[in-house]
Amino acid sequence: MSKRRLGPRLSPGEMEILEMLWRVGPVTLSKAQAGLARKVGYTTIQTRLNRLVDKKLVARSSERPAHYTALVEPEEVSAGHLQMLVERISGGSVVPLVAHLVRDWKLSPEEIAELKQLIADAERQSKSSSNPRRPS
Amino acid sequence: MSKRRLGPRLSPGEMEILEMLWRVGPVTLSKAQAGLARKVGYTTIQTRLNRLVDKKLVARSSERPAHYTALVEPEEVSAGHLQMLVERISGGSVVPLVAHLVRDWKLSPEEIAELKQLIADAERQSKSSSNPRRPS
DNA sequence: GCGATTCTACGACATACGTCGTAAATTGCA
DNA sequence: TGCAATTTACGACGTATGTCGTAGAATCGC
Repeated sequence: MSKRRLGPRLSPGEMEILEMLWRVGPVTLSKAQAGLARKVGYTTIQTRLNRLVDKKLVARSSERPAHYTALVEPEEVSAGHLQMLVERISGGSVVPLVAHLVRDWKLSPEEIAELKQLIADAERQSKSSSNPRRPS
Repeated sequence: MSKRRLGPRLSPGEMEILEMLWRVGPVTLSKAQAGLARKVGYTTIQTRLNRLVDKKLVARSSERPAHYTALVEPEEVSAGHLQMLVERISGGSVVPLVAHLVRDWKLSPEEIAELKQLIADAERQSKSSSNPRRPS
């Protein structure tokens, strides 16, 4: 259970901040400013972070130099994006999406071996367990 | 070659419109309004579509009932999203992402067969061709 | 204890966006 | 041709967002 439902999709600006928080972890304003790829004013990051706090997407600690922490997990957001991608690219099936991935990225022999293992596991799964698992 | 680079990432609102256009193809305002899942006023969709035209994300034909067409392809946008997902979930490798896909979605035996084929092809590719291919 | 440095709270602005209402321009008929 | 339905052009409004500047509160180092 758990995992709050994301109501509205996140905007590019919100993603920019959240990705930074996921990457560098809980941070103070100055660390946050430094963590952002782009340069923005100190109070800019302050305002944006506080607005995310208002939206409950980020938490702010009460310690003295306050620390900001993402309240949404990257997995949670990624799952939603993946869902959309599967529908858009694949029309519901994961195959076309995987096809894109293996065609557009170069894979090392190790990765190929891992992928084979993954598929094999999935196959075993689908045979034994009669219990499906999937979103949407 | 080709494929225009998307400067700023698309907002949820822009995605909503573009996804509709990708789904139903070139449309007039009334079709566009009908095509949207949500109900919004006729002039609302008009304004939003025209703003997308200003941004060169959508084209408007000059015929009488004007037709609006997406100027960005779903593949183009999806590729960008996939890129981000790979970095976020997988830290650069496609394997964790594929792992998510095969674990969270139920696969039919046919799909499993297709995936195996895909991997096999990728393997052959990597062996023969010394010419890698990949974004980023 | 006190000046310098760091944090914070706010408020201000411009631009972006979502939503429409009005009203004029076109078009499709009867 | 004349009227009704359809399309368009605009402009208006409220909220959201990105960017800061100021100034006061806290904290630190001496």
